[in-house]
Amino acid sequence: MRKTKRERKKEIRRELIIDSAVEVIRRNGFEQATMNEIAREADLGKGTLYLYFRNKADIYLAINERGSGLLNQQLREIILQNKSGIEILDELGNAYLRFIKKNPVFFMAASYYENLLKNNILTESSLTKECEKHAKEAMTYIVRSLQIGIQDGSIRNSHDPYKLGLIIWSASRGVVHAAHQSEILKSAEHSGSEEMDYASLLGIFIDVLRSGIKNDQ
Amino acid sequence: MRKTKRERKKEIRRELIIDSAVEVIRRNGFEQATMNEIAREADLGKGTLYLYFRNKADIYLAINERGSGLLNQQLREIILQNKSGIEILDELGNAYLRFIKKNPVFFMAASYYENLLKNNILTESSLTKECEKHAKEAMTYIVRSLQIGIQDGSIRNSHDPYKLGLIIWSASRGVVHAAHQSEILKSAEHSGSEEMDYASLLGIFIDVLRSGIKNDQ
DNA sequence: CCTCATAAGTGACCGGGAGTCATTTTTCAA
DNA sequence: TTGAAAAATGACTCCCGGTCACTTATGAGG
Repeated sequence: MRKTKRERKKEIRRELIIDSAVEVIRRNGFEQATMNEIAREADLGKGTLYLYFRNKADIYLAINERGSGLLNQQLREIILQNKSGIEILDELGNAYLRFIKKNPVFFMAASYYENLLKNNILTESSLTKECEKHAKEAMTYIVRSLQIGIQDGSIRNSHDPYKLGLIIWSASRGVVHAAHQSEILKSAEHSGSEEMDYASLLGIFIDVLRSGIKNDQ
Repeated sequence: MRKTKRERKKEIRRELIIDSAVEVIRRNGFEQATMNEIAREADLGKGTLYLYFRNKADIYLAINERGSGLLNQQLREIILQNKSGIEILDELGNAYLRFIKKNPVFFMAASYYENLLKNNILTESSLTKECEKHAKEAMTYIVRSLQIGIQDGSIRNSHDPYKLGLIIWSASRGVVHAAHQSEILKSAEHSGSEEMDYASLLGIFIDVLRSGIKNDQ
């Protein structure tokens, strides 16, 4: 009994640190966040952070883990709806977009994770495994929607759903990145000349994708 | 006369520093590169680097500028060929892929630049302007190929070419990112079960894109 | 209610990297 | 040849991530 109480307290402290890190990043930006300030925000000594996380990277990974968990929750609901494959795919895309827009810090943490992955500088741990699991889960939902679409005839059966899923996932990420950027640029120079917002851009992309994979006869 | 000589020497030194930085990154990885080691590689004192660049970020930006310049050179040649719009688009994609594969350091520097852009932490300078110019130039080639395609009837005229260009550009980047990653993972665990290489993935993407935008009647 | 072993917490300290600047070395026009 | 300006330098500062010897809190057993 005592033991579980201890562990619950530990878990709460851990979450507190993650909360504080998110807050500091939100306030100062991702690159400007320091361990000292995260500790101060959490009302803890710097050394204490290292009782809960191996290093700074692990805190960021933990943020990503939390974020991707929340995102997957959203996606999970969509996949259960009784709709055609292509409609589900559409909604998945929009849910992703909404999530990113609402949680920029999670977006940054995800980019950070992807970057570590790309540069192959991630020490295996339960955290990295969890992050990988979540990423794969998200992929699963896309692949599932494609399979449903092939089944119900709304998506043409000309490519391996797994590969196609990976492509759609990564391409969407690219577009959302760009949309995010151009959103920033636009707000910076407030040139209302051309509407180049998130929704517009991703909307066109989904449109192209639709005609690219839909079954038309 | 004297003056131009000085300036030429300066220009050569500058290029030397960029060369050295590329070499150090290639050897040690992007994150592990230090100003000290770049200086040593260039046979210069550390302080000297700061006569040619304001800071480390500017060196990375200069690498990106060089890289995007080289890439644009490739793209420029393609756009001049007398082919259908959709064929040109296809070749642009493949040229990009080849370039990335051949010049991973330029790819890293480009990612770095994009990241700074995304996080809005770039101090305006001639360098950032040059980077932006190059990025826009690449975009131009894609847009041009789309316009040619709409003209010659190989691409359907249902979207604004500029928006569509931005989407294709960013989506391609996303796919290449992912392909790059999965390439790394594959080589790490050499599981030859599924071919998930660059060419395969981007090939499917281009295929989907083709059917998504091609004019079929 | 005390005792003390162990867990939790801490911040001074360390190594190392980015960026600075007082000083030295090089260049070249007069 | 010379000396003023330009170029080069590396010891130094500052700051950050991470460590560790020490302090404080906890709670089971007497």
